[in-house]
Amino acid sequence: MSTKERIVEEALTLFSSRGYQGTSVKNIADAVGIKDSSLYKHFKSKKEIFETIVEEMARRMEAMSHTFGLPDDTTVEAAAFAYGVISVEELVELSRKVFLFYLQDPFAGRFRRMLTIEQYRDREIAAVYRKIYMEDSIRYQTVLFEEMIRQGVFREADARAMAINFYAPIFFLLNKYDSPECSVEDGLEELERQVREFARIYHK
Amino acid sequence: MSTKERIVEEALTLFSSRGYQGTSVKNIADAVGIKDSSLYKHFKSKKEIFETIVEEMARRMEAMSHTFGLPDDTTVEAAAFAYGVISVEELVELSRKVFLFYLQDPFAGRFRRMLTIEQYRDREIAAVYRKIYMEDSIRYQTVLFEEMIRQGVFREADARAMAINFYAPIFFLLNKYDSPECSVEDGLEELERQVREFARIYHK
DNA sequence: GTCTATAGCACGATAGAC
DNA sequence: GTCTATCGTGCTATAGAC
Repeated sequence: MSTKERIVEEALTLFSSRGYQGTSVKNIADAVGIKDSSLYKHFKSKKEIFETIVEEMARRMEAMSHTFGLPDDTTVEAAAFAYGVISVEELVELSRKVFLFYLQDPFAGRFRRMLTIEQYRDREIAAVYRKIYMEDSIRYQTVLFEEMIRQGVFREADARAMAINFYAPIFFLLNKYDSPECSVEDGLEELERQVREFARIYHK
Repeated sequence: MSTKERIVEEALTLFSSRGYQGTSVKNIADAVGIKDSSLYKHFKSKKEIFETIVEEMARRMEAMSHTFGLPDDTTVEAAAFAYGVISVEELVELSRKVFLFYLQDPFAGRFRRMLTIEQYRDREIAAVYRKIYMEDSIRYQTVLFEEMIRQGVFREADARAMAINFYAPIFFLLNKYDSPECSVEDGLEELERQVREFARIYHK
């Protein structure tokens, strides 16, 4: 890993626990194992490191959506129709994937914490936070459930309300089991219970 | 309002948007309209201001739980039984109260933002955050729904799963409509839709 | 209980040697 | 691309006049 990559890596770790303002350039340099002045050969300012992290996450999100087979903004409808019939088991698996990705993925987990911390000091950051963890998620799940209703897996219902009923517990448990004090296994167990209750409620 | 109270007030505003580390003692003093050195006649350190805010919130939470008729830790079961039969309309009203309190109450709204920002830098803060917005809420709602099932308002179901299905959307919408960019009315409307869908699902 | 002044330190960032 | 040295600033906190 290049020094530049290591700076981004260590900066993300520090930003995600102590915040942007709570992290000094020297903290980052110490973590990397170089002097703070050397860091300025790779980035022209502290802010540029932050911006690089946001860009890096955007790149990884796009890559991940391909791996998951998740649709991006423009093809969301097409992708839902490409699923074929989605079983309850596949829904459980999807919720696990989303939960573990946002909680534990080495980059995504820290990135989510960082945005959670920084959202109130900057409107642009708040917009990115809401887009990723709220609007995009709900929009995607809404299309998914519209398709599952069409397929006859679920009975007729308000797909957007369903999406919130499906995703809100994931979001809630994500925030609850975010602490090192909580075991991820407990979180996964509670998540699965909620998804099965959800499926039971809407099953045709 | 005394100078000491005004310091707490302005500090909370700043901590809740820029974070503890992002707020200097001078920022607080400027907002109050005194010199930073004068502030040390009221508090011996910046940290003491933070701690005073946390104590003040604990006091207000207790007062508010009496106003709402919400039970505290020790009398949670007794209080649920004191409700009498709870209608769906009363449930809608309860969700509105909780939502608006945590979102808009002049103190509670800023306090929640502050804890959201500061939760990852300190385990003790994280524990307070989880207790208030997760554990206590879910525990209280679980007892509430156990009682509503007993009363025959809702059909037999896992009361804890119900509590999460009721509260997670409140928590999600709270975080979504936290931004000045979003209208509170839209949030309340979306909340009511979710609560009515919830009631429809579990209604006997 | 407010002020001025300042101690003592950490901050982000730059200059220049190697 | 790393280092040492340093600039100018802002930080928490204290001392002491009024």
